[in-house]
Amino acid sequence: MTKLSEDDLAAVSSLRAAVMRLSRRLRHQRVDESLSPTEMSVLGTLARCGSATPGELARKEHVQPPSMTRIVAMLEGKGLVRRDPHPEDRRQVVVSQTEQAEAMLAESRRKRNVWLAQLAEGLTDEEWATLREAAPVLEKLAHL
Amino acid sequence: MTKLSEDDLAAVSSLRAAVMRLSRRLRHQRVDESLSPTEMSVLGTLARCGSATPGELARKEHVQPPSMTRIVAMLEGKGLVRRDPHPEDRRQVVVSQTEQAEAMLAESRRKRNVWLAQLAEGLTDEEWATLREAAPVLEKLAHL
DNA sequence: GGCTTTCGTTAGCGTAGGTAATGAGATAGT
DNA sequence: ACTATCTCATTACCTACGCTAACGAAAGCC
Repeated sequence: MTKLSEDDLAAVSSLRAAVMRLSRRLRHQRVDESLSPTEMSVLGTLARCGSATPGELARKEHVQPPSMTRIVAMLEGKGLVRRDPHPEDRRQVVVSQTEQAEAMLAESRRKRNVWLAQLAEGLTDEEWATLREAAPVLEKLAHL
Repeated sequence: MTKLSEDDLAAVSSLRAAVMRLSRRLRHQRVDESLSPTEMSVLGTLARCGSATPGELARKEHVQPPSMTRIVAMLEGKGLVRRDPHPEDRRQVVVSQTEQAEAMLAESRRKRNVWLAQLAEGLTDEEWATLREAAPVLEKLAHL
C-alpha cells in the first residue's frame, strides 16, 4: 500500500459495517445448530494442522488462552476432540480431532452447500468471483 | 449464480472463518473507544438515510427490536441521536442523528485513517483493490 | 536449589445479543 | 361504533462468548 484515498476510507467503513453485520448473521444462522462459529473454526484449523496445543490454537484464532480452554473443553465434551499429554513437556496438552469430528465436518460441508445455494441466488457470477478473490485477503487481514 | 464448484465451497468456508475472526478483532480494536461497532453501524446508517424508526433500523442492522431500543437509548444518552414522536402514528418513534453525531463521525473518520495506515502496510495494492471491490458485495450479502 | 517464565486452567466479570411479556396505539370485522 | 386483532416500542430477564486476574504445575536459568 502506498496511499490512502477518500475512496479507500469509504471502502473500509463499508467493509467494517458489512463484516460486523455478516458475522452477526453467521453467528446465529449457523449451519450446524450445536456448534458456535468459533468452535467450527477451531475444528477447521485442527483439520488443516492435524493437532495443536491450546496456546497455539488461541493464537491462531486470535482468542485468549482461557477462552480456548473453554472451547476445547466444549469440543471434548461433544467427543469431537481429544486431549493428550504432550510427550516432552508435561505442562502442555496436545489437542487433536476425532474420527467423529471428521464425519461431522463432512456433514456440515453438505449442509453448507444447501445454505450456499440459497445465498448464491442473490449474487451475480461476477460478485461471486469477487468474493472468492477476497476471501484469502480477508484471511490475511484477520491475521494482520 | 449458476453452479457450485468445490472451490466455491472452500471459498465460503474460508470466507466464513475470516469474517468471524475479523469481526472479533474489529469488536475490540475499535477506533472509537466509547462506541460499540453496532452503534457505529447504526450511526452510519442514520447518516445515509437521514432518519428512521427503531423497527426499520433493527431490520437494516439484522438485530431484534429490543436490541435496537437499547442501542438507540445508549446513543441518545450520549447525545448522538434524537427521538421524536412520529407525526401520524403515535406508536412509532423517529430516530435522527444530531449535529454532535456528525462531528463525531468526522473525528472517527480521521482516527480510522490512522488505523487504516497501519493496516495497509501489510497489504499489497492488488490485495487492497480486491477488498475495495469486495466491500459492496459483502454489504449485499449481509442483507441477503 | 531457589527464581523466573511459560503453560493450561479456574474464577469472576462485562458486553451484546436474544426471547417473552407488556402496554399504547392503529386497523379491521361485524 | 365497539370490540378484536395486530403492530410498534419497550421492559425484564437470560444466554453466549469473550475478557482479565489469579493460580498451580512444569520447565529453564542462573
